Amino acid sequence: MDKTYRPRDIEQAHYARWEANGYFKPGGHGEPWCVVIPPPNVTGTLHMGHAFQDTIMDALTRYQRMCGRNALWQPGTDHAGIATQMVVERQLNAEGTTRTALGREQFVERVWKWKNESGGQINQQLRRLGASVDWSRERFTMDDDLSAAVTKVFVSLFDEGLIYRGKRLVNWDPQLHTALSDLEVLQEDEAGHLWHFRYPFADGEGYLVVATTRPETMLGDSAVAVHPDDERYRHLIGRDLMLPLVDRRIPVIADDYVDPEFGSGCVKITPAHDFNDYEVGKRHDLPQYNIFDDNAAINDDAPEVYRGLDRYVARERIVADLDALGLIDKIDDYERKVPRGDRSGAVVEPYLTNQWYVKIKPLAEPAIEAVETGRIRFVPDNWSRTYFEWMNNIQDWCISRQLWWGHRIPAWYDDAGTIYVAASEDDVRRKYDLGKDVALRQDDDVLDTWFSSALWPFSTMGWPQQTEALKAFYPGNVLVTGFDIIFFWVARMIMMGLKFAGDVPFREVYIHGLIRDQDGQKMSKSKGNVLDPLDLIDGVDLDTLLEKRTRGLMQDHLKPKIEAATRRQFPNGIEEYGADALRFTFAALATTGRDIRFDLGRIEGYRNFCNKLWNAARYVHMNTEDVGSAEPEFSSADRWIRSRLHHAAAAVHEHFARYRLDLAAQAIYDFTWYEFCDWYLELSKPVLQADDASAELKQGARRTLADVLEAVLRLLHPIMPFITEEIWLQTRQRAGVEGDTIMLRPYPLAADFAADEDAESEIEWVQQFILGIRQIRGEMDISPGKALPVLMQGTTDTDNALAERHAALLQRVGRVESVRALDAGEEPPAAATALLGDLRLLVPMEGLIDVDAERQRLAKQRDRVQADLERSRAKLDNPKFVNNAPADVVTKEQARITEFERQLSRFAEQLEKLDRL
RNA sequence: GGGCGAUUAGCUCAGGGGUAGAGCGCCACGUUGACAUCGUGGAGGUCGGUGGUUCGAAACCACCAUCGCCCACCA
Repeated sequence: MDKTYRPRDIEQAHYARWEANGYFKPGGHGEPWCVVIPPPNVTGTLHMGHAFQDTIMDALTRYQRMCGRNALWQPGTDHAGIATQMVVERQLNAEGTTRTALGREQFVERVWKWKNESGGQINQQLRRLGASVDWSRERFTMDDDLSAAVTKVFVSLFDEGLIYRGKRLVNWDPQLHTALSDLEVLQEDEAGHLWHFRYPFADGEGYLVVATTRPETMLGDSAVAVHPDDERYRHLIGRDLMLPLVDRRIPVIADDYVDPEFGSGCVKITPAHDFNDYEVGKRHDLPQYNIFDDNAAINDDAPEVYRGLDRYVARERIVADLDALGLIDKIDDYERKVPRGDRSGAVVEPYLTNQWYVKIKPLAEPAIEAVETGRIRFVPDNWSRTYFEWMNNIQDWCISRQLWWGHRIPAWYDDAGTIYVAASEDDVRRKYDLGKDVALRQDDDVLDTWFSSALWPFSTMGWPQQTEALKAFYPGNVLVTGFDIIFFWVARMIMMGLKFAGDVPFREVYIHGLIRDQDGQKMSKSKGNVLDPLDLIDGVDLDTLLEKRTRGLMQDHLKPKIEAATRRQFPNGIEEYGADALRFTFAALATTGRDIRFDLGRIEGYRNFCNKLWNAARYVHMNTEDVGSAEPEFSSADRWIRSRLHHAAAAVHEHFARYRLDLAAQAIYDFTWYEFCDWYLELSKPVLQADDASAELKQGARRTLADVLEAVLRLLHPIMPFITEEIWLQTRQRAGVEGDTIMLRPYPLAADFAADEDAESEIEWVQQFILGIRQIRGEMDISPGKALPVLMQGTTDTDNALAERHAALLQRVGRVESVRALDAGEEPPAAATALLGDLRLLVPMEGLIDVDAERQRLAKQRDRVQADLERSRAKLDNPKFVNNAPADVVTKEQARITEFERQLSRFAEQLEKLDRL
């Protein structure tokens, strides 16, 4: 092995071999285990959120696979209707043509071409991350069989009356010219105005003042509403107003919806352009005046002067015209929610159109019950409340989109507009018994992308065919996703799964946090704080990073700021950390239910951990080259590290079971660094490097080194697949294990390594001894190379036995020259002191040690113990404590007092001795 | 308006009714044949505030403060 760990030398080759050998496929044995990837947009590239999520899924999958499960991680991509159509349309525009010029058929062909040539970049990036998805099962939401599943679900919901078509107000994106579901609309606070207009009464006497944030919609007003109990206006209910500029008579109506406290207490009602007004209009049977066209410009039903004007141009004109008529009461500044499309960013318009809807309540009810009864469990549990909150107030789902890229709705119309729904035109004719003479036209709309995503857990398994995969891997065990997607996807999968696949789609939903930057900011292009996971793996120089962060910025003026911030944070670009360090960082940060600040300090620390492991392996290899034929004899240290590994493995299994990858990572890290490297490797040296150690003991140490290293690699593999594979391949013979890859080796069980209380307490004694001496050395500024003589005062038989048995360890690891117990009656010399229970370790001074410094050091330690003692005494002096606390707590407290008192008297003796010098 | 969460060392975060933890950073020392991407030692916190429950609260409860997120139709 090279002296230094270099991730780029090892990662890609191992992945290629794993993939070529089919190691990612379910092994076919053991209980099935399955997780489906949340299919990334086919247009997408890997961002930090993906990398985080995929690391979690990969760690879980590798863990389950090594635990002997028939494990499947199902990959694939989403056709992402709007996003993909936008990408290709942009290309067409750059070529000087348009989607409409091309026509539907050619455009769709063009998108397929783009998909086949440029789509799915993210799959290559997933490989760099080490994702052990079964590529042979890769699916795309518009594959033939998945599309067939979509059609089948649509037809069957329609036949059951759960899908209907209706003319209603929808969220209309006037830029993309499509309807959007409620979830795809983001409400943002934006500064605006509240205009107060005077609407004169039709009989010419007086006026009412109405307040609005959208003056242009007044062209579509069909009433003014007041609260029925509002004394100011009660007597005016039923009278008519004359709508200015339009000259339409509109009534004053009474409705509870009006808040008398707000504005003037009079609300203009525009049923065709506001969701509330739409409801009010229905209640009062008001006419709906649509004043917009598809672009949200004024249409031809409005007064001529405004026709063709964009909504905002019209707004200005209308305000000016009302002003000229003296009909403006006042204009206040006002902050209002502005609805914007999540893809286009355009202000969404409530707009009357024909759309397809899913009647959702009948589907929601069983889905709510599935979580209530625990058939599906959220991890952490509090997300179930968010889920219930939404599901209990769920609205019918608008599933039609006026796009060309997607699953075309399987509905046909005859010339009379009758709707026929079946899988194909032929099916329609058969099903509805229509002759060849009946002309049929297919609906132009496609389905919301999330409609097909909702079927993902079973459509990828071959549904509606009852495939082996469906039987084995549905329901999946867990879904791993972010909270932002609970409504979009999780809820809908649960509804569709229960309806069509006969069971919940997964048993548990692991919700992870959002990756933010080091300051807690969301990562976004416009903020210029985006980190590319690939840059963390491979490293990137400053110029490239600057270029990436400023290329294609929507707002050019942000560029200098982003550049400056980037230069400040990454003066030398980003170092190469490797996929394993990145993955370990994600795992270590994967605390549930909390956003995560991505801190470069962490990834650097974990890259160093890789290096530590690498070098520990080098040491092990160096010492296990010639494996002799001797029977191994295991020393206390050997048995100690095995026992520690027993506990570590048990802890890791517990943490995985609770999805606490952070704790699992921490447990392995601690064991590897602080027990295996810091202690065991050091404790093995005196044996392996001593001429007088027996061949059997040496063999015991060699075997232990190899066994423990090999097990650590397996423990670590789900989180760090590459480095563990690399080292493991070079370790396997030394550890006497078979296999072509660590991936398919069993995960270590606690039972594989014996717990050994005796060895643990023995080695703990050795550790305390050495730590005591190190502390003296460190604080007394004694050179680390100087071997110290140590005298023991107040030894028990055990102490004497341990000191003798482990003399070599104490000498070598503790840099101790000699260890000797004081004889009975022997006067201890002036010395620096460390306490080891009852035992005192004395390091004679003889010019080594500064008396005053030692006095101060001991006094400090004494004061600490004194403080502890006083706290304990106060407790025990309190009869309530003694009477009420559990007996073992009281006993423990008493024991502590005894111990503190003993230590204090030791300190006192030593200090007194120093004083006499 | 409804819901959820956070507040612990300089920074990023674990923990959890009985002794306050890690990484990074900081200080000192160090080329001991795995590792300076390292080793050894050290400094550093009245666990946001106030009340309550309890023998005992940083932890449980209530309220408050600050910050954040999600949902919702006040024109």
